Amino acid sequence: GSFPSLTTLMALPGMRDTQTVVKWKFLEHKGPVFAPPYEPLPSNVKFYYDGKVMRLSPEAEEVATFFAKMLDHEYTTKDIFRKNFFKDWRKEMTAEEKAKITDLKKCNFSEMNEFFKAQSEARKAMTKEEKQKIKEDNERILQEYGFCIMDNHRERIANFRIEPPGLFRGRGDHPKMGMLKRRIRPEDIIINCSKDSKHPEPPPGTRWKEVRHDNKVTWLVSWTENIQGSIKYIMLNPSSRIKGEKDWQKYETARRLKKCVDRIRNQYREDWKSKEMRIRQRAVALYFIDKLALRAGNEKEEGETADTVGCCSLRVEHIKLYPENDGQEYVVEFDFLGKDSIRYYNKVPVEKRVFKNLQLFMENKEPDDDLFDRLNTSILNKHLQELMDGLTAKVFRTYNASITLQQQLKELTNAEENIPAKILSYNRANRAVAILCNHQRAPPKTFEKSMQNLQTKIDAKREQLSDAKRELKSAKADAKVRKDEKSKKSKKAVQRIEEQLMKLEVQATDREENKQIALGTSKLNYLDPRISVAWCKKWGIPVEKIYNKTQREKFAWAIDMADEDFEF
DNA sequence: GCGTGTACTTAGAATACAATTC
DNA sequence: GAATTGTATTCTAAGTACACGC
Repeated sequence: GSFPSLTTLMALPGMRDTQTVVKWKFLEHKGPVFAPPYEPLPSNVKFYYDGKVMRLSPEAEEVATFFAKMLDHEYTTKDIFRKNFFKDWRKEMTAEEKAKITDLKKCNFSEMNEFFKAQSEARKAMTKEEKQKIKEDNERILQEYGFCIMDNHRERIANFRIEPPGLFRGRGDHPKMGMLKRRIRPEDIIINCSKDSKHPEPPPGTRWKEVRHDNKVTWLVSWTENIQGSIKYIMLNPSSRIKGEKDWQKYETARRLKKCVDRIRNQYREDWKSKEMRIRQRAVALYFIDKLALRAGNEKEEGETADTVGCCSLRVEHIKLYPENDGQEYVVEFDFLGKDSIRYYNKVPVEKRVFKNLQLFMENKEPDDDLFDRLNTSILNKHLQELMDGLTAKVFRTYNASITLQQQLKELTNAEENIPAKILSYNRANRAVAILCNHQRAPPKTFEKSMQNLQTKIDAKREQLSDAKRELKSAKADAKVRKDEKSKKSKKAVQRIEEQLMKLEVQATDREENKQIALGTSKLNYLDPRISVAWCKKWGIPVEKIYNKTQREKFAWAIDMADEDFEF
């Protein structure tokens, strides 16, 4: 195919991308789809305060329903969530409501909660025709609002629906959890499109906040969210040219790092000896980023978000030093909350020089002092930029993830094995990367049960196999001299069942090993898809076994591009 | 350098949908 | 054909990175 080429629009490696490069020449779209307006509850669904029925104003009622819908969620038991919710809810109340409703504990939302549960049951119980109608409506909205024209191509938009109002669900110990996320109106919306396009119309009787024509950015719509005051964007789907080229560029940068990573490693090892503290800190931090695939660790505003860290923002309290541990020398124990408040726990032996440096960095410091007090991401990235054009801290994550997949695939793939076994090897290679990048998930609620079900199936299959073998034996005995049809057939059956059993066993292993590991994130964001495509071609595995439809669309450029001897 | 604002990528959970089982 | 289970998709929060003004 023709996808993609380095167009004149594309940034060259290392070229500053923001505010520098023209991203498109023509952009036309229909604007966002707004959240449906609030529908007041039927009058038989009651809210009780202090045991007595109370009728709420529509504004207060809407916010109450947000809480009522979440009653079964752990969030609603958390003090901070309740406190933030109640404070914001009161802002929406009338003076009378405010005077009366002074204690969240006295609020009874259970009828509301029941109502929404019943509603979702009713939705499930709809007839085929009703479901079909909804599907068609959605399809029409998708066709109208879900696509834009960018430079002669009709491209899929990722999130063309505006986020509906609700209660903010921060991850981890978020100080703002439970706050009211307000409804977004046309007056909040900035539209970005080209001057010579047909501009999207705001809903009747409303206006946009602004219509601008900035072709140095890729977004179509933006608004400012009220919880953190940050900007939200509507952008294109990962299958679009603009995202695909950027993705490709990302992996090309990582491949350039491959060429000079030895030099960089030698450099930072030298820097461990520097007489300048800032250089030693920089060198030890970079070592962690490289060896452990830690994130850069930007500073964050205290009290605005959950307390999480990355490499540069590590504090003394996040590591422990063991001169000797379980027979290993110079062990560092990491224990901190990273992005999304996912815990990072790891015990790693390090070089003596690193260990000594860490001792030095921690000297005379309090637990909540910065480990690298002379370093931040901006200093680190400036240094990296000097080592390689376009190099930043996150490139190491991409590089180490991709190179690990390639190595692991080489190591684990066994030419003799069948396709399911090879796919298990692929998943194991993928898993090695997910572990490196600390991509965890909560074990699925039904995990134990689903393992049990699988085991039951395996047992049944084993039973079936021994039956089939017995059958084969007796068929052979019957056959006397020449092999007859019956024994041939029995043999086939045994083979078929053996294969099925093997497939089930492989599936069980895979699932067990995956209990707390999330493979999707690395597959989607860190692994050069050309490695996987090449592997599929080399071993005759259909690419559909590795990538589902959406993933194949996102990685169309790689599926097009890579042949079986692609090397990352 | 330092604080602030913007644009974009990366992340796990929630939900919708499809496949399978009973 | 209803219920259950597994997978794909959607959602939106939470990161990284860098420009800009001082």
